[in-house]
Amino acid sequence: MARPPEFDRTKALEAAMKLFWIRGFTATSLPDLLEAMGIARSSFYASFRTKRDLFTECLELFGDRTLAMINEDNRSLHPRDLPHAFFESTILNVSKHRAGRGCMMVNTILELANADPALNELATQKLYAVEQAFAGAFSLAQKSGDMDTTYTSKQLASLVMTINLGLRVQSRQNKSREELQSIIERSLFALGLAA
Amino acid sequence: MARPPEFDRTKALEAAMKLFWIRGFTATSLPDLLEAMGIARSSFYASFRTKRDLFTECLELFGDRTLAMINEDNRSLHPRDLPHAFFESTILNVSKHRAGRGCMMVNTILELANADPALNELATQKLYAVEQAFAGAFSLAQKSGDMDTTYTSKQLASLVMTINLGLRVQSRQNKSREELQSIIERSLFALGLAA
DNA sequence: GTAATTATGTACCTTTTAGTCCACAATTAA
DNA sequence: TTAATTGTGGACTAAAAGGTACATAATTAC
Repeated sequence: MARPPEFDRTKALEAAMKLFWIRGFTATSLPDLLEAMGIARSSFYASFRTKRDLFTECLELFGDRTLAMINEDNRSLHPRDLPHAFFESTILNVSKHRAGRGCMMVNTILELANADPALNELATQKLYAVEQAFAGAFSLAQKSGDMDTTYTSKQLASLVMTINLGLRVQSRQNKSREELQSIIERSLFALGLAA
Repeated sequence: MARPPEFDRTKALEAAMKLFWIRGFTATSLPDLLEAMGIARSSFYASFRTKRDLFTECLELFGDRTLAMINEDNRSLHPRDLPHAFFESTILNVSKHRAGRGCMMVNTILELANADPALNELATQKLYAVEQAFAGAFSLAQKSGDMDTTYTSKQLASLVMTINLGLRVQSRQNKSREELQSIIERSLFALGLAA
């Protein structure tokens, strides 16, 4: 009963996410977004309401994908190996360009912690879901006597997240893949999670 | 031979640093700065050239102070205790408000990694100086047989920095002092640096 | 007092920002 | 073919951004 859209909403969202991911919220201007998404201004506002709403949607997408990645690994790997697999697939086995984007949740927290508490909260919540995924897997393995219990599952997940956050910052610096790999190996060794 | 300035440059710089520290570069507007610094527009440009130049100066000041703090501790403490002392005085023994500001170098790296590589570089360099300070202290203690050698001094300093970066992200989230303290204690324990 | 010099307050500039408006295009139901 | 509905392009707006210009105020050297 009406004219159909000329663009693929999912693809446009994807393009926006990549841009926000690398540049952050403030530094990404509307013209930047429109060009990357390949749509016109009016279509933008009709489909995504505001820049901030779009950012929120992108952040949710990013967080959900990150969580899905861990849940996927959790079906085939031993819980002890989940952190290493996570670092492999998000830091080591990706292009330098992509590694340089870091983690969108972390970027958001540091950019907007004080300027937009609601977005900080959303990013924090998404990161917490990741931490919970690790903790759940560790807990099961510990209960079946299949994993060291020096730390409780929650404590261990918390430590893994601290390392993760540290690595995300280093990803946005000029650290080489080799340096990052060394840090990953030694950190996991220190936590008793070496391969 | 000329009219004297009506403001204290050092105090104005200090005020600017605090504002940049908490809000970041982009989100701090010129009117914000002028009000916090207590000076007029023309005095601002006469004394600090541009907003970016001022930010650079603030970042240098912040980095130098951070380094000085560690060097100071290094005169009275065992190298093994330096990381703990550092976390105490920058995260645990400060107001919630101040802890929530995190570390200006880390904030800068995540905000400007892609938008301003030169500032990313400066922040990275300042952080590296901190890492070197730790490494130097560790190295001396190891050589005098006074410290564990599971990791080389550089490796250990690198791990401490990773933890540090992770903690700075968590400081900008809503983590309580108690949570942060737990993470600090367990992280240092994992690195063999427990008190 | 006067000249020289530097600081300051105010008005202004250009550019860019996010967001709105509306005429027109394209589609479907009847 | 017509009415109804929704998408799109482009012009537009108001606010805010960083930065400049300049007249005036305050000081020192002489």
